[in-house]
Amino acid sequence: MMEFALDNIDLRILRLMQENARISNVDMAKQLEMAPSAVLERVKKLEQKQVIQHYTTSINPAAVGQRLLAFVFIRTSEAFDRGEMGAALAKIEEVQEVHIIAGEDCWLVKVRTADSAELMALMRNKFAKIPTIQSTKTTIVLETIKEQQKVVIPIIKK
Amino acid sequence: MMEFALDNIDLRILRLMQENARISNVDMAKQLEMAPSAVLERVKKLEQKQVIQHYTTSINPAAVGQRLLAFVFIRTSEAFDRGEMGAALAKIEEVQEVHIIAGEDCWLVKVRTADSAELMALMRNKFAKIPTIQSTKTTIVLETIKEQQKVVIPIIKK
DNA sequence: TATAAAACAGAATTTAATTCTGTTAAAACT
DNA sequence: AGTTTTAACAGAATTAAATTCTGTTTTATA
Repeated sequence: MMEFALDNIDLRILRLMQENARISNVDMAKQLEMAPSAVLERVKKLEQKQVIQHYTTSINPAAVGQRLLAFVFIRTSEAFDRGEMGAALAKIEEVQEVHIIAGEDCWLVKVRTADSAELMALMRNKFAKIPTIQSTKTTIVLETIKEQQKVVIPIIKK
Repeated sequence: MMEFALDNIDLRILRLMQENARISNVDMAKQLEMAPSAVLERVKKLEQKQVIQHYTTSINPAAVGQRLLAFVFIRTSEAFDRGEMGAALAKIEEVQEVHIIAGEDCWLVKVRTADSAELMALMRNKFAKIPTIQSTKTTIVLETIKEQQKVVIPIIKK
């Protein structure tokens, strides 16, 4: 079967789409010197295999009034068992990321809100409701120099 | 002039596009009960105003061999002046995020590599070359429960 | 080597993007 | 308030792209 090997054409497609999710098949086909139908076939396959997860538009957070970014470190009793807590945190829409990190049985959560008042409210109303949270340490971001989710896509030798 | 107010139609467009960057204009127009041309006009304007920053495809990092995620805290002499250092860090493609954080004159960097060996190599070859770095503390992510860049888009009263 | 499966090209068709024009609605100004 | 200007919109026309289909080539596999 070997249901999962990506070749260099797939990787080139991923690079193009990572740069611009709205690139047309025709355009990709030209760059790859292939027929549009062949490219489309591969894209569909990449979607099915979940190599491509979704297509998203990055919006300037400030333009929609979300000016505060913070990282919250959470000390927990639940440690590495991400049952309740993971689900509870993930459910909060202001929470962009939830990670379990090594050392100090901590979780790391990235949150974006309008301002500090809203962050405060969020923590009081949502975080405080989660029983397994023992304590939190919040780090406010003063300035963001780079923020993207692009992944390095390697080249395959053979 | 008032060159920058978004109305609720704009916000609805942003919500739709944030969910799926490849949604068609026709589809949006149906949902918004507007003509496709009118929707397109707004989208173009949102792009110009940089409310829409870009369209990107999220790729499963593991599927392209990027299995390690880490956060690196950097202590620096350059403190809040993000000249050299910000640029140097931002230039590294494995670096997804660079933030200046409050307290402890620290920077926070999100990095994604294939494995810990590659992270090590990266830090030796790239980070170590940056003279303003005094020390680093690296936190490895063991598991990611949620990871998205969707922003909460509010509703405007009037 | 024979066979099966996957990848591909190219044409045909369907669907969508984009442009254009005229109209309406909303601001801006006097 | 009335006029003018500007922005937003709808709908048709046009251009471009997505998608489907079919037959061929390539690749992998027995």
